[in-house]
Amino acid sequence: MEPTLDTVFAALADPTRRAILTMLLEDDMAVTDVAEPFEMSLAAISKHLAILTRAGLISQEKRGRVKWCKLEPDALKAASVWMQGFGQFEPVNLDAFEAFLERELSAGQEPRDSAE
Amino acid sequence: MEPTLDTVFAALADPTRRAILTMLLEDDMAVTDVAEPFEMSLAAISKHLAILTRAGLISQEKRGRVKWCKLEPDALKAASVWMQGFGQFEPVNLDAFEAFLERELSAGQEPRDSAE
DNA sequence: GGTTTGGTCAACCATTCGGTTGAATTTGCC
DNA sequence: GGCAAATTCAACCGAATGGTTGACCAAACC
Repeated sequence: MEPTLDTVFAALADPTRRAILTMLLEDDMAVTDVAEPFEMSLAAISKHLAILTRAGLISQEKRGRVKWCKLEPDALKAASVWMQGFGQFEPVNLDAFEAFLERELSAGQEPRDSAE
Repeated sequence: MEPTLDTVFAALADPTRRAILTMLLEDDMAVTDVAEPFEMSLAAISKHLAILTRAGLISQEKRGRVKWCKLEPDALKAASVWMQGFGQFEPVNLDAFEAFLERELSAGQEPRDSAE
């Protein structure tokens, strides 16, 4: 499964997963440390991390026997742009911003899928 | 159930529901007309509309025997703000975007002192 | 009044989700 | 080598999802 609007929004729909993302905002963390503040099993957290990984919202890298989790905020871009299409509440000019994003993406890394 | 990040993101996680929201971007629509382009039963669409309503993303008003659906983009605000808390993490992209904005602004109006 | 139209309700079904537990696997430590 | 730590795997469970169909209800039409 790849990062799409479906997988990203679904990943964000769970409070545990949003809390994990917020924790990773501060720094990269090992799986065990991610699990520590939650009152659920390590296996459950491991599953949540897998879902976040499939959505592209985090990446996991194993060093030694420890697997480090890193926030990947770029995965929020497509979803954020999609949402901004609905609101006048955004101060930023959407058309200009989208044009900017397109230029930036086509010049940059791998093409991100538009998921629809 | 009230509009929360949980209900909003969960509602957005389904492609049918996102398509419905996009349709409502153009104009208010009756339930039957919303259902028309989809290859699923009216009852299924009715359920999707209930989920969107509980998330606060649309409102429904019955006039005569027709129930009208109206987009409520304000419901996206909290979710959008939450997401943008993560987007600010890209120093490179942010710099590029600010440069872009400055160019955009200086083309349209008097350049302001120090964008801060 | 009878029938169509617009929409929901209720029951059902298969699949997915979020969680558990216990066993397995890999890596680091003595 | 042997044990402990870090993580995942596999099987299971109950609840929620997304869909169906058929009955139902309310408003409109002839």
